[in-house]
Amino acid sequence: MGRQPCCDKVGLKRGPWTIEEDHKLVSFILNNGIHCWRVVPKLAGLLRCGKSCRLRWINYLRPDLKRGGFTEMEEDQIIQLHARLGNRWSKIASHFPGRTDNEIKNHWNTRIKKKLKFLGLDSMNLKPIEQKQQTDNYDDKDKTNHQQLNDSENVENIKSLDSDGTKEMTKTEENKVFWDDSDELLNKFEMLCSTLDWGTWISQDTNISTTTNSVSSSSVSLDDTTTSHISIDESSYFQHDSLHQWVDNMDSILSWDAFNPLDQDISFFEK
DNA sequence: AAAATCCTCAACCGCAATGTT
DNA sequence: AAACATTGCGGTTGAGGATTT
Repeated sequence: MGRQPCCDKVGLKRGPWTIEEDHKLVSFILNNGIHCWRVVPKLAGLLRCGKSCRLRWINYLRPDLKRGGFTEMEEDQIIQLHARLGNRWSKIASHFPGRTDNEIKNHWNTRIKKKLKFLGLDSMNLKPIEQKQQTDNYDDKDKTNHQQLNDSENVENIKSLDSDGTKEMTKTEENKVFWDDSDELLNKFEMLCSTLDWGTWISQDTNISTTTNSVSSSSVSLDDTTTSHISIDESSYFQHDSLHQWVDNMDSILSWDAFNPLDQDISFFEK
């Protein structure tokens, strides 16, 4: 027998979430907690499948989400973790409280891969790629950015870095550089990161990361150990004013453990 | 100013892993 | 142990905004 679909999709809404839907979901979860995603939309009055609700909550509505662009330190860490773990985004995300696997995956695919390409590094193994291939693969925009960043000097630095930062690495007749040991590779990459001024790069490359970073640090802290307390940084939490106000006006929020169990309701609903 | 193209990221899909009966 | 339900994960898509032509 084949697997049953996770939910009956007939009549369910898809696509971007509306403010009202967000309200309903946040309100329901903050008041009741999460016991079973499948029944959350039904009890919250949403025409969504549980999977969609879960994703929306985890990737966007969770109070402990860290918002804003990635810092250069975070990027460095992502690159290092990716070298060790590969595309195991949830594992990588576990090292970044408040960041989601989806967010990191997107950032990797849209920014970091390109950045490594600029540097002449293969994003999969951080090994230098051939100069010719690297040049050929640039599109016009890449070239523009490359010029703006003025990092041709930096690319040269990559080539000449050794473990002690003083010697040239061995080059083959094809002008490739090989690193054998992955730990050594990571050490070299860390050195590279410290050599390059990525902060400057980022601020030139995209003003989003720097401008949003300045207001996004730990906008919300959720103490879920006892009687919960949520402090909200007014500058950056929810983007929707109404939702922001709604959260802001809450006098107190119960801890997850203190939520009234819905087991009875759910089992009743299931019958 | 308009059209074309590019880029980002929220959301979806299918599958695997895990839990429950 | 088997069947089924639910959750979690990673790959992919596509809408919409930004940029270029």
